[in-house]
Amino acid sequence: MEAQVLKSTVSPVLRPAAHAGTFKNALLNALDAGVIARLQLHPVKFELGHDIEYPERLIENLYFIEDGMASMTTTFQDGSQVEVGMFGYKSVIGVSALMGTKRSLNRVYTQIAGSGYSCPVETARREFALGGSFQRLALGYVQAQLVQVIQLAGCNATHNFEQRLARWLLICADRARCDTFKMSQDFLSGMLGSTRSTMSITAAQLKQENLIEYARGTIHILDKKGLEKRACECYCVVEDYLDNYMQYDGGIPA
Amino acid sequence: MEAQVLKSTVSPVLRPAAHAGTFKNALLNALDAGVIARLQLHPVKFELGHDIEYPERLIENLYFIEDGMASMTTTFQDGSQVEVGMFGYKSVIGVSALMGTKRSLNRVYTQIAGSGYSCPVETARREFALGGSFQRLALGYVQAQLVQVIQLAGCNATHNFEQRLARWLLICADRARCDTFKMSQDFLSGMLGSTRSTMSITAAQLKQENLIEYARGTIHILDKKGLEKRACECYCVVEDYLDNYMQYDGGIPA
DNA sequence: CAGATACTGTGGGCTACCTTACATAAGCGT
DNA sequence: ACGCTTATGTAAGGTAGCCCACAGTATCTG
Repeated sequence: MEAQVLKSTVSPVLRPAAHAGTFKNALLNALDAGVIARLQLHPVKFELGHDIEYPERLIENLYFIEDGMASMTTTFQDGSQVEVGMFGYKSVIGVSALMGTKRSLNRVYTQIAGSGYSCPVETARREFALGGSFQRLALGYVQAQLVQVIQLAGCNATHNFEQRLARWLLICADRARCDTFKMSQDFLSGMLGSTRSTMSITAAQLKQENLIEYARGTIHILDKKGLEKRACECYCVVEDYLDNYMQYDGGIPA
Repeated sequence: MEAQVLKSTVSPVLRPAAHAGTFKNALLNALDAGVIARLQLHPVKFELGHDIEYPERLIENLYFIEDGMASMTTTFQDGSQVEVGMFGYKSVIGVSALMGTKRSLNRVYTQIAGSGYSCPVETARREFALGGSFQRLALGYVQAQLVQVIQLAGCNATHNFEQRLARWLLICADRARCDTFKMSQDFLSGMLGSTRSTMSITAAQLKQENLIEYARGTIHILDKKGLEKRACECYCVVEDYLDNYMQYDGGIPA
């Protein structure tokens, strides 16, 4: 499984610098045209199941998601994988490369197909070293990622499966700006560190109350407000931070 | 509960800059005399139970632990607290202030009394902005903290109480370089997101096999190797990274 | 269209863990 | 010495979730 440059499917006529302020990705959108121009963004497509990062593999690009969703997992010795992070249009993938890490530590892969932009890691490092808005933005996002994982660690230690499932569905919907995703119960139960049989029962409960519906690998959220009542507080804590950290922390320059 | 500057109990005759290379704290020890001098380190004592950081409170100092151990917890709406991080002589507390966060998000407090150094956050920010070895070190530590929490999130989702307890004891011993700590079963079970009755039974099992002993609020590790067999892999994963990330990531300049 | 595969439902037995409650004992202050 | 507080042992009863197995059905493939 080697590093693989994604083929662009977006017209190269798109000149990113000319579109500063109009990106779907929240971080790109917060950067001014000068920075955008220097980042050498290249449009990429994220195909379902594609490994964006893989343990031990060199990190060659940062990725800014515009559409779709990617999961980060940790792999245990027995081969089982558990989700430890979710990325969407408010995220940048690969910031650990800016922290000094050359090789990826966790697997990151596409859960919901979509598109975005890549940025060569050396380019990002140079821009980061300038100490300007890109650095501030990247560090702010690292902190946001830390906040999310911290909450997840506590959540996994205390909250039950139904709460965590509801939380997951809501976060997924937010990340991907989409209420329908293709994902089998088997797969999702594994992400949450549980089993298919538990998942089947719990999903049936949520379905019976018209909070979700699903069929053969497709899950559809019907009632977000209702799901929020079933989810643990972790959903709100994480989403609040992600939506507001730019304000909390002194603002990101326009 | 206001921000509180710790009273120094270490003789101020100690001139940190003159001691570069001889700190007990691994990070300070990796910095050269010039940086150390600029950091305006001030010796501090960490008393048992003292809040080093507290949610919403301004972060005024970074802290480098030399002896002792501190825990980071996340607090849920029902008031319960679960541990999400542990700090010791290989740690620096407060790096989130360098990520742009002004106020602490989690509680960090002394679990095992000890001492260390404080560094005014503005001083640290200035040094960080220089982009030299301090920045590299701080970023490397942020990444290390992320690695730890990621592993913890996965661990809490999958591993049972005995494994997690053994892991906790081993990590605590490493952080504090000490095999004996004052800590009630009640308290520790809460840190792990469990209950005292479960803790009592599990601790009794480990005691019966001469892996640990304890009495009225004091736990003593007897057999680290034996405990490692009971612990999940998470212990090794985290400690390996913490011991070696300086090498992995291209080294910290002497 | 037939067969293979993937996805979900369901049930029984089992274990880990929680909740609650009560008992014991060691350290503490006065 | 006495009572009070804190730390631990223990036990009964309940529940969430695991493991395993089998069944049913939708989708895919040739």
